[in-house]
Amino acid sequence: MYTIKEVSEMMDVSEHTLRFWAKNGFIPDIVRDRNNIRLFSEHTLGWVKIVKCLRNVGVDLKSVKRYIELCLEGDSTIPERYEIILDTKKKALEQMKDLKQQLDVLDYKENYYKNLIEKNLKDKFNPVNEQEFVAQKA
Amino acid sequence: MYTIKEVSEMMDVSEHTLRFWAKNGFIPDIVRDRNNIRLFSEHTLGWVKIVKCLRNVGVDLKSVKRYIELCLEGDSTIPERYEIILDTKKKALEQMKDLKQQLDVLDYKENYYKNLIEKNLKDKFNPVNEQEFVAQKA
DNA sequence: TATTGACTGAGAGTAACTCTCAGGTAATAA
DNA sequence: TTATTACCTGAGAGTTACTCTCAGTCAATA
Repeated sequence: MYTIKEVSEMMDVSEHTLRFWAKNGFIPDIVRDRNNIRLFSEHTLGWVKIVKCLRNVGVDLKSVKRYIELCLEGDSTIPERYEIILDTKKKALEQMKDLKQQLDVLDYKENYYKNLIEKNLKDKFNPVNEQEFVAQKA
Repeated sequence: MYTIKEVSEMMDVSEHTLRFWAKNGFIPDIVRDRNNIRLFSEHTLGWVKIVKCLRNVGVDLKSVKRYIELCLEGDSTIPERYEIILDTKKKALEQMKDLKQQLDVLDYKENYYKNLIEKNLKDKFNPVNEQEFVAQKA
């Protein structure tokens, strides 16, 4: 059994967020000790993991709640849960594509600046080249 | 020259967001026509592109502003801008890694549910197997 | 002339945290 | 035994970056 602090460190989710999720029903089955302190079991960590996963790929809390509730409802909801996972995976793959595009933009900028910096250095060591070092704004 | 609507469609950024960015200095050099309507040039689109890129990889607006202001300040800020781009790229690569991990979680769930569903179908067609179809909650 | 459609700024609303506060308990230190 | 430290609690205010609503302007089409 883990304290909220341990879970926070293990899962890289802030204690505030864990309490927020717990309070709002995103992490079922949390037991408390005699001092009313939350104790997270391995099973509970499974809930944290899936909530974190869904949130990280941009699923909103309302939809996360829906998924959690389906899980609690029992086996009859397995096909619907399966569909949700497939949908979420699709969205995650789109995000991956988007992220790759943004990385291309960043790569372009990196090279653009790198060339300017190298050119500037060369001009300093080779003053025979009288071209001015003029770069565009961005 | 493009209207805000055209830019919104081309760049996949809402008109509201474009106005918000423009109003707060994230998109310099927007000119207006005699009716005070914003006109985006190709050059202006470059600003939109980099702001979108930085935001998409999670750079907060304050830091985006810093970058834009460095661009406007002139060539002397090129080394600092280069560093910002490198930092941002690093963050983007971390996000990529994270996204891949979440995709692993989703793949695991997908398989878990798929097996349960297939097993259930098989049991229906092959009632000699009397094992109950019992799945875990999540 | 009227109505359609895009545009404007100001400002309220939203999601999902994120942080602050005031206070409780339990264990260790003096 | 007191006090300090460290962690816990719920309630609720604050934050970011949009996102949406509103009331109103303007130009072109019916």
